[in-house]
Amino acid sequence: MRTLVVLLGPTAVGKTELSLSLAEMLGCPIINCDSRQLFSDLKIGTAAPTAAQQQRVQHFFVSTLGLDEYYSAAQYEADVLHLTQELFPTHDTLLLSGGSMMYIDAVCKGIDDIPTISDEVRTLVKKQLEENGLAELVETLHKLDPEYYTIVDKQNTRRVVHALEVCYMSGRTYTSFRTQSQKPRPFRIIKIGLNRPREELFQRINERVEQMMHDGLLDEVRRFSVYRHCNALNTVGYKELLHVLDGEWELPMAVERIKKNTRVYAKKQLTWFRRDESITWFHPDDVETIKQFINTKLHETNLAEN
RNA sequence: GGUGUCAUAGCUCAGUUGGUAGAGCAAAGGACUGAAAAUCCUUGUGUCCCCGGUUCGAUUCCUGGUGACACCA
Repeated sequence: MRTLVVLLGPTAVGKTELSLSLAEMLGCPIINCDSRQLFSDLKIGTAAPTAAQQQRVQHFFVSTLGLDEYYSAAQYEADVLHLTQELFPTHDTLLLSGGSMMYIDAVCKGIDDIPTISDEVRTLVKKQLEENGLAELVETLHKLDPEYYTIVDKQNTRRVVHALEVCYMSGRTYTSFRTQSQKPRPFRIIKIGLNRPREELFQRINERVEQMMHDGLLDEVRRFSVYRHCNALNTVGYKELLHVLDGEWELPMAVERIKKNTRVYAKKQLTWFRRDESITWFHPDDVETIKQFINTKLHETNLAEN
């Protein structure tokens, strides 16, 4: 039976390293599931797999996007499903590895089909926001989609704006697109969660940030600072150092902020993963246990099939 | 050894004219459907250094002790 093994966990927990040895065991390539490693120019700050690592195991969706390219979880879902169709005939098992929560869910559960927003509508709502403020947008949403109005986080500009965009774009309510149903997949999914004691994880994060600075992260940011307004650079490690380049922050303070924001991000990931009961958790050092677990699962599946 | 200042949250400190206390940082919890490393929400009980005294009541005032720092010998 075709199986997708999903390796997930908070940032800096040790996914990349383990994914290599799991891929070698399974004899399959790695499908990257890190929304920022997709951008080709963010090598240091996103801890992307190195050339050597990519030579060891073939990777998909690493360094495939330009900094100014538009991308989304829905697009990722489509791209990955397409890729699995191509790969499954020659691989019974595939490995998806990364920590982007929504991307993982997009692949495993699917995302509702919501219309893509045109530049015109985007600009229109943006203008309304600037001129009338968030409260006004919330009121408009109250009229256009009363159902979503009752549950939306009214202080979260992004949510309000997007719901309105969908209403304008489609002439329908945003709610009407939210089926919230799980899409069936033509393969089985095994989720492996990686975690460490908090202290251990935070120490690894702090050390990794120091290493990134040593490897020239500031230079990387400087090189691509012309793309500062792109979503790609609204990323931990980049947004803080842009303040340094602008002379607003001292470097040591920015480095501390990067560490802190990375810790916060790791916590956010764990909060998201915590409610997913289909994840089986391991310490990244328990490589043999993890391999055994996967093999047992694969074996069980095959038995059930016969 | 003497004199002075200080001792309050994990850290830096504020404060209580005597009615058991609050900021920043750090930290913790949560939300999440086409920008998601994004965006947004919530959370502060701590022997107020220790023993005793004054007081209805002491973290606050007083005696003594301990520790830190500064200055003088």
